[in-house]
Amino acid sequence: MNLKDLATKLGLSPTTVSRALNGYPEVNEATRERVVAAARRHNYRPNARAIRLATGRALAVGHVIPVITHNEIMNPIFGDFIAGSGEVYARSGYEMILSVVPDEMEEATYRDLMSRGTVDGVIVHAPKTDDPRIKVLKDLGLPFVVHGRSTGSELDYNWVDVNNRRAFQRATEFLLDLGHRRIALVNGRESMDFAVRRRTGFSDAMAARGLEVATELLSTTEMTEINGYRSAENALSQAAPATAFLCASMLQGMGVRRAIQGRGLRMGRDVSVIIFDDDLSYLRNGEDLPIFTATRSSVREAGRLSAEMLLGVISQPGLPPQHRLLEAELILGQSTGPAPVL
Amino acid sequence: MNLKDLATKLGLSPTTVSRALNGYPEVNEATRERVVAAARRHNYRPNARAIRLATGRALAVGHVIPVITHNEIMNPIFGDFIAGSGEVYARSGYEMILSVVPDEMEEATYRDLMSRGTVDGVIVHAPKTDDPRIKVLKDLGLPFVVHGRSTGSELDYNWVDVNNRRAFQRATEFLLDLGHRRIALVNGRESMDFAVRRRTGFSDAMAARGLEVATELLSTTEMTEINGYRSAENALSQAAPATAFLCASMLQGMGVRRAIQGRGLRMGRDVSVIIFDDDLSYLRNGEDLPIFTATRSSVREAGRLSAEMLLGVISQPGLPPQHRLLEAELILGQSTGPAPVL
DNA sequence: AGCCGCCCTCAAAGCGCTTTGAATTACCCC
DNA sequence: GGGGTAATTCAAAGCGCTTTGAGGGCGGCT
Repeated sequence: MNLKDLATKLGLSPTTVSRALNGYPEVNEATRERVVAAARRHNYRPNARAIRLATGRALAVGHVIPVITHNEIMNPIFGDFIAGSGEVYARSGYEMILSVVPDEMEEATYRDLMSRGTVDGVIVHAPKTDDPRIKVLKDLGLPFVVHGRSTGSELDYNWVDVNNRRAFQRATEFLLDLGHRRIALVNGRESMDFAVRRRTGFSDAMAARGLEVATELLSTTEMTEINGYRSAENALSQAAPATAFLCASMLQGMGVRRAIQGRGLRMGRDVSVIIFDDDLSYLRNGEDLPIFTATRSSVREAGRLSAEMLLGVISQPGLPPQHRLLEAELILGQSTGPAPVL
Repeated sequence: MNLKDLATKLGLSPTTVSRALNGYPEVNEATRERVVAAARRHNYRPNARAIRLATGRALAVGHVIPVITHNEIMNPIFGDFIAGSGEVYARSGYEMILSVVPDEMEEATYRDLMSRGTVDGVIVHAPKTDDPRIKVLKDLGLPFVVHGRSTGSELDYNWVDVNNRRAFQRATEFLLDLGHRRIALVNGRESMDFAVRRRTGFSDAMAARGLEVATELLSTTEMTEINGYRSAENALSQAAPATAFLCASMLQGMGVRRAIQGRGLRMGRDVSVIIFDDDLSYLRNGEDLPIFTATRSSVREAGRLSAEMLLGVISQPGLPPQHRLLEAELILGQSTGPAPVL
């Protein structure tokens, strides 16, 4: 059942039927009702392929997921981000297209999506410092929103980001206020822009109190449980061991906790831990009571906001670059307490 | 730059250019080379929207992700599955379309994807016992592959699944051989079909040795770390506590480990743990040496196989239902040992 | 009455490709 | 040289929708 058939059945022209269904004003209300009723009765759905060709719009948005083929890391926040943005697309009649491509193919993928007319815009994930993708997309003229930011890019672009620097600064200050001086930072890989910002927040807070950052207490690795464990093992075995940890993710925090407990210490009393909590649906920080003290910002919400922003810039091409900086909330859990007195 | 422009530039008809680029035989080799060269030079990419309309194919595959709006659980295996299937689509020139929809909208989404011609087929995720989606898709005539199986559906359909029953049976036997008798099963929600199969494997192995399953040692919950912890706390505080655990996921296993260590017990000596390891990229079971003894099957590989199967049934509509049953390997880690002598 | 303007409807062109069926050319063999 | 065949190329008709520009009908105004 296509538009033509439906029009024939109704004794109307395809033009009128199309207009009636798409809410154009120049159609008699009585006619419109008749058309709508018939469309429902015959279970008519316009062919998306035809609409796309006729309108020249893809009605689709691309998410290009780089996969480092070598060690095949798939970012764990990805699922929740997708869930958030997916909601928005569903509401707006857009399709979400996922391209999983090896790192080095990403630029080519953008060109392809653009010139073949597969998408109307893209979301850029996991930006690096001075990320080359931004220039590529600008040059292509393909609307895009970056989830995160890219320090060093002199271009202005649309982004949605958490105030990572501030979050880690506040968390550090909180630990300092509790008397901690030996604070370990368990960071993500610093090729990721957000990791750099987090370290900056940490250093700034330390510097503001005239404290040195102890390099032996810093680690920047893939954000896994094991790496959290290892970093903590290292930091706890120093001559002057860490009394507090600042972790970039829940998983790392879990690894740190394991190391603490493995040494017969108690988290929240002997050693304090603060994590960054992306509020992932399958990695909840407790239920009623938070387990970890955390700076929290929902990545799902970030997905929603990014999608909304992207649809906005797609529909209004002239818009100046949009920015949305989210503040993480600092929530108190059971994993922090005053620094132990020596 | 579209086909017509390119044809004009070459002094050829669009027909010939199209055929030259698509590798049809009825075109002179010299001409083809000329066309291909010009296409490359002018950076020509055929418009995907037009191809789709002209061919009547969507060149896209749908993944419908049900999201229980209430507690918003997004399955953690999802990212890796997508990564696997995405690779295959990329190779084959297919798009992957993700629809994140509330549970109750799923059927409507299938109808929509089908009748609007948005996709050529779909992957069904997280099948439940006697899953209604299977009948819906059969009736619609939309090609599909189920990741998992649905007990109770009398229909035959395409699926890719792990032999969950066998995996848990083997794991249970392994524990029994080590002398364990009080074995706790930390399962996923039994509304999920795979969870039922896992329990069956467990019960069968127990029954084969004439052992009763202790209901106080069974739990079926969302597969999170916290739930693993709670289940273990419960199982360890019984009058006759569990000496071994069988966990449906890595996260649950981590929770169990925490409960064990929290009681001053040592995993692998005082209490044994076996997990089901989906081989997720950000939840690796150790690096060189596995931490947990595990039944392992890569969900990423399952994604690849499902995608390949789906593309197969799309291109050959007459095919009888395809099945692919993967065996999980039992890998030995540091988390299991002989049952402690009382 | 006549004319204008409004409301509604329609025919037809077009989106950029594929594909059918026909046309042209080249070639071969008797 | 003619007829047949094979090798190339092309014109044109879709695919199913949107959208432009035009047309028909009708009431209101002068």
